Amino acid sequence: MAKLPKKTVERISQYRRVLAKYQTLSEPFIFSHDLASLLHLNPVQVRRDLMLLGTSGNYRNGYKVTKLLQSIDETLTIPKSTQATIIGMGRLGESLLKHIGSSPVCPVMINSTFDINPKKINTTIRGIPCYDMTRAPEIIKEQKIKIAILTLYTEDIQAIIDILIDAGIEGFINYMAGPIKIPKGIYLKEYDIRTTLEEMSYNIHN
Amino acid sequence: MAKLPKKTVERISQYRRVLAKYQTLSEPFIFSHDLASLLHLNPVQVRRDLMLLGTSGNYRNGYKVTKLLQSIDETLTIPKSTQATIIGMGRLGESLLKHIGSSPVCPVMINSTFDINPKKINTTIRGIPCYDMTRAPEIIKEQKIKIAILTLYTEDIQAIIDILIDAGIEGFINYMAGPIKIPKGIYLKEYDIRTTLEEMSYNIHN
DNA sequence: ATGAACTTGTTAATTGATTAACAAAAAATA
DNA sequence: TATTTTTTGTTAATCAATTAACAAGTTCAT
Ligand SMILES: NC(=O)c1ccc[n+]([C@@H]2O[C@H](COP(=O)([O-])OP(=O)(O)OC[C@H]3O[C@@H](n4cnc5c(N)ncnc54)[C@H](O)[C@@H]3O)[C@@H](O)[C@H]2O)c1
Ligand SMILES: NC(=O)c1ccc[n+]([C@@H]2O[C@H](COP(=O)([O-])OP(=O)(O)OC[C@H]3O[C@@H](n4cnc5c(N)ncnc54)[C@H](O)[C@@H]3O)[C@@H](O)[C@H]2O)c1
Repeated sequence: MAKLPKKTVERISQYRRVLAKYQTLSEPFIFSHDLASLLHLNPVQVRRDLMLLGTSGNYRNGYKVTKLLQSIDETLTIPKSTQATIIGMGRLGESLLKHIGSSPVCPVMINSTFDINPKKINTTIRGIPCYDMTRAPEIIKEQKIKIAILTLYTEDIQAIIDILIDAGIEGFINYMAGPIKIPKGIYLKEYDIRTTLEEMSYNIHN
Repeated sequence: MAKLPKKTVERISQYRRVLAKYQTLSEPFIFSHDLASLLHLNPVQVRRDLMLLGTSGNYRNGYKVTKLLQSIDETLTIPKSTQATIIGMGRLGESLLKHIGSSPVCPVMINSTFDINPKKINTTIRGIPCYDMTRAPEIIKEQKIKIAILTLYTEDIQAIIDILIDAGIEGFINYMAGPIKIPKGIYLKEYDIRTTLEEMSYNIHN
């Protein structure tokens, strides 16, 4: 299938989670406007996304939830689960791990985490072990891990990034404060709540 | 000044943090392409944003950092610090609080947090107290808090949201999993790392 | 059976964001 | 002094995302 627009992919991920919950209500069908209102979107946008997804609904009942979920699964889970890891199992890393683990279905799997703190190393959370950071290159190669979530606190992040890329990481989700350098071809998403706060503050006052 | 585009406001917030760091290197000037590369942006985009901001640079040296920072401050800090609070001081709430507190300058202030767990209530982090959740309406009104960051874990979020809006909250930053209902006129930003993970996974494989 | 009331699916129009293009300024160099 | 280099500032062009418009299918009520 043709490559989906960035924003459509983003929303499709949200549709899946909402639908998974909706399904437990044993509602077999959903209308575009219901799905839209659950996610504060425009119903037209929902229908357009689903059209791009290549799935279709029913003139009277809307979209069949199981069919929709299956369609999303096929699109987002290619060819099968992507492997990801968390670097830095402090408060944030631990919270993220539990949160991600709460997904009913997940196209991204986390089977290992890393830290340098001896108190964290060799512990497990939800059955997922925390390894010594020195073992990261070895384990990333072995398990073909592609995404690294950066939740550590350190001054010397650049050296770590280079090692991770060398081991096979193709994408970073960065929560650390400082700007980082990433070569072309490596994906990067940065998230900082301070930007969200300042943006909202601006909106409230303007 | 005319209302800035959403994306421009977002980037301006990032410029500020990068510039604040850059300033400590005692570099008095910065070129648009340097600022751009620190944030993985296009230099034209940076210049356009700064033009919209109403500030100007120098044909030979680029932009004066102190002047730029002042200009950003004037735009984002209107009329003065917005008050925000964190609801739920678990792992995530605590991590966010410390992270936000690490900002050198901040147009959004957090002076109180809330929880229902007696072990959290009446503790302080970085001098910021955690109050009993039952006191939220009173304190939100008193301190004119406008933004609530939702980092709690509960089944019954809707009732809490309604109480918070009633107390004067105008914007929510929601980290909780389930979909929430928000009346028109109230700002909402939802963030879920699972969407970022799935989006990145899709990009890596397509 | 006819029309009203819903819905989906799709194209067209609009709006918003990014990037290209280039004039103008300033300094460095030949 | 003329030319090259480098950078800002701005408009125009392009690209991406959203929304409007509406045909077409389905059921229900009359
Ligand atoms: N972007 C955001 O919105 C946001 C929000 C909260 C926190 N943060 C940032 O996330 C980071 C973590 O926050 P936290 O509250 O979990 O901090 P924390 O101190 O609780 O955890 C940091 C962890 O990183 C580990 N660590 C340090 N150096 C390491 C290394 N070289 N390799 C592997 N692990 C290493 C530490 O042992 C610790 O366990 C901080 O940089 C913080 O500023 C960002
Ligand atoms: N969106 C994301 O990317 C993301 C990432 C990590 C965690 N989360 C979510 O954030 C939430 C918190 O995660 P955590 O790891 O900090 O969990 P946690 O269990 O450590 O903390 C939850 C806190 O909320 C408090 N709480 C519960 N009910 C409350 C109420 N009615 N009022 C006030 N406080 C209340 C608890 O006492 C506890 O301190 C969870 O819902 C989790 O799924 C989201």
